[in-house]
Amino acid sequence: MQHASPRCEHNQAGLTTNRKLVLDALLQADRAVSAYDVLQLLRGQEVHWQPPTVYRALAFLVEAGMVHYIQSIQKYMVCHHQHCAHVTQLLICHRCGLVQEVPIPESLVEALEQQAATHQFKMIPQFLELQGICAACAEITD
Amino acid sequence: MQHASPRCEHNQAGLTTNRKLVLDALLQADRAVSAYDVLQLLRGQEVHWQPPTVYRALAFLVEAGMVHYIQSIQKYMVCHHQHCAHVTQLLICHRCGLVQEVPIPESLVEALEQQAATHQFKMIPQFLELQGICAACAEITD
DNA sequence: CGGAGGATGTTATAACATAACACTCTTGAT
DNA sequence: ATCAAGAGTGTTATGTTATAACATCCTCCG
Repeated sequence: MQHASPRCEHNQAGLTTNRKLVLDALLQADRAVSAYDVLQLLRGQEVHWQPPTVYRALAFLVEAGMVHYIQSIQKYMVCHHQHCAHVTQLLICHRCGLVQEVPIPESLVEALEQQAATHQFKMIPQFLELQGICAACAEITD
Repeated sequence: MQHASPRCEHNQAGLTTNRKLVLDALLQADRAVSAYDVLQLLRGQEVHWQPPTVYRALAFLVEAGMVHYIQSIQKYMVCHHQHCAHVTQLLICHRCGLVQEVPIPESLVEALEQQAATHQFKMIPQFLELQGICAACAEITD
C-alpha cells in the first residue's frame, strides 16, 4: 500500500531465482505492468505460480529499490535510473500508459515540502505521480 | 480510473435520491472512505444496494466535482473547498488516513507543468496526492 | 544433528470495480 | 393519448488487485 524507500540501492543481495524471474519479466515488459500481468508472462514461460509468489517477489524488489510500485495505476515497473533522489517524478500517460521516470529539481521538492509544512504536514519521501499525455500521444490528433 | 474535472461546480442538477444518499453518507463520514464503506454505511440505514449502485452514484458525484476520488488510496471524499483550481493538493496521512485538501500556489503548479514539459509531457488537471504524516500523528511519538 | 530463519508452495478469501442486461420513469414530439 | 428516446436504477455475474494463513522446504551455523 506504500512506496518503499525511493533510494535505488540496486544491490544484488537476496536476489533469488524467483525474484530474478520477476525482475526479468519486468525488464522484458519495459513498461508498467500489473502483478497479474507478470504472473501471466511467467506462466507463459515455465512457472506454475499462484499470486502470492509474484506479490512476494515484487514486495522484495520494491523494498530493494529495483522496482517501483505506481500507486495511482496499481502497476509495477523496473527502476531505470540512478538519479533517484529523495523525491522523483513519474509521468504517466493517460492515453498509452507509458510511464516516464524523470528527475525532479531539488528546489521543486523543497517548495512542495514547504507548502505541505504550512499545513503542519510532513511529506514522506515518495514518487510524484503525474497524469498527462506523453509526446507520442500528443501527436495523435484523433 | 481517472479524476473527473477538478473544478468544483457544486451544482445541484441531477442530484437524485440515490446520489443524495451517497453524498450524505460521505458528509457524515467526513473522511476518505472506500465505495464499500459507503455501501455498508447505507445498508446500515435503509437501502439494499448492490455495488454498482454505489459506484454509479460516486461516478456522478466525482464528475460533478462534489466528491474527489483519491487514486493512491482508492477512497472517496467530499470536496470541502471552493478554492479548487486547476491543480489542488491532497495531503494524505500515512498513519491515520486523514486527508487534507489544500490549495496549491499557482507558481508551484506552473513549475510542475514546466518541469513536465521539459519531457514533452502535458499534465492533465489533477490532484496532487502527497503521502506524509499529519500534525496530530506527528505528535504521537510511539 | 537439529533448530532458527528465510523463502516458497498452496488454498482460500478479502477488497475494489465494472460488464451486461432488464426494467422503470419522465418527457416531449407526433 | 401514445410511443420512442434517454436517464436512472435494479440485479446478476464476473473481472481485477491483493493478502491471510498455514504447510513445507532449504540452508546455515552452533
